[in-house]
Amino acid sequence: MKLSKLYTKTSKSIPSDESANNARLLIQAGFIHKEMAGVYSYLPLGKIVLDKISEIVRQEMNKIGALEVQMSVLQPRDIWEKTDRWDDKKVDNWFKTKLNNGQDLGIGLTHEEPIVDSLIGFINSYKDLPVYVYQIQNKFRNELRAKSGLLRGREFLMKDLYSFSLNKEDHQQYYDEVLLAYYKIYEKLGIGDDTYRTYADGGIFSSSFSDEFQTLSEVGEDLIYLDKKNKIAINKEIYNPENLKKIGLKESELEPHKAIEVGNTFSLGSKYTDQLGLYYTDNNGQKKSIVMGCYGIGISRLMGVIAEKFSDDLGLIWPINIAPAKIYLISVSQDQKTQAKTQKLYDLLTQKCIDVIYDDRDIRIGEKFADADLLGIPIRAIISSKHGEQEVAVKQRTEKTEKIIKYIDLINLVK
RNA sequence: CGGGGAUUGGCGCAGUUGGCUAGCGCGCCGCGUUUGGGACGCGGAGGUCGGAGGUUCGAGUCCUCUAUCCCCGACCA
Repeated sequence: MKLSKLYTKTSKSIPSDESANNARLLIQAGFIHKEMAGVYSYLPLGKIVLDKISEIVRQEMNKIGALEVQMSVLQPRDIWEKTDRWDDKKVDNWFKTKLNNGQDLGIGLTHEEPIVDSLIGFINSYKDLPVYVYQIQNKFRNELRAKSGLLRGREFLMKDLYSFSLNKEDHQQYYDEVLLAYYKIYEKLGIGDDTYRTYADGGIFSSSFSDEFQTLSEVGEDLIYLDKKNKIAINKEIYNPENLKKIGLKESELEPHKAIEVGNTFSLGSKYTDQLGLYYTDNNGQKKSIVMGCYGIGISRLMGVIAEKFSDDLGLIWPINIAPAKIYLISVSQDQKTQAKTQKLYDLLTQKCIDVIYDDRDIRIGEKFADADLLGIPIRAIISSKHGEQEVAVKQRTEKTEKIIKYIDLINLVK
């Protein structure tokens, strides 16, 4: 990408209507645009980051045999009445609207009901199971109070996976696979060291616990008690002696931390499948219940969490896997020879499929340095007439000093 | 939904006890000098002060209502 073609601009001042660090930085750097409280648009750079996070999640979902779908955002009322989740008294953060003929519609806040409903007709026999489906889609929740920038919005991008298994044992086996996939995802996103599996309330349909993945952060809404040695935590919501014993945590080993929920996994039993009439026939011809699980990851929230955690006084610091580009390329001088050399390196990197931002704007170098830092690009590469052929000055975003290296070493650095 | 704070050019802000053509910085446009850490000089454009109503000779400044944003709390599949 050439910066002269990018319409967004960075700002020297931070927005006054945001106090959350993630929103301030992302707006200042031109990644997102605030439409209203809790609702943000993703501008070119922000869209790239969002897509990269999505892609990491998508790959891990595909690896555990899940199939991607895209369900509708508009939802008919009747399927939600079957599970008694239409009434505002039962679920109070629905956005609802009507067709011109008066028919009620819901605007999707989660998709258990429609997913189950869509499987009716496809799942009849034990031979049809298991089924694992997921989607990455905007969710809409009418929160009483949006807050903390991308961390709690009314419209947000979420990955939701649903599993359908023959029985509890099969379900549990898949559930554990999902947990492993989640660990891998957070590792790839660069927050693996700070993200912990956390026991939480199992919800009304389960006697056991659910699992959350909580990333340590001072701006987190949740309080967790963390056993750092064993990398297990328990949410304050269910923190009591009985549960500690059940899980096998010792009070003396636990320390309280603020954290942000970046994922959750629920065992749903057969509540939804039964209520919506999704069953299978076993090999004895008997009608059986299907055991369901649901598993969420907030993609846009993750972007906020990462922006929040990885920054300094100069700006954002993206982990290399999700940075809008790996390299920020600058020509130090405006003379034709140096510019031609820079263009050649840009072409070379592009050929090698390395994401690179070429700051070809006709501005002073100081501004380019400042923007390279603010945008949080992991590697800054400078072409100067001082250096030899095939040589480039490279500095990592997290380091202070620059090194002169060969093109080939630059390529190896980001491969 | 309760409490607190805010709203003045694109962005960040100032605006005395009501008083003349509403200021400043950044950004933007033009000309020139600059060019390895957000340069500088000169000259420009751009706001009717969130909205509605009221008090007054006169309102950005006072009153009432209202909208929106932020924070704390409550809530949160």
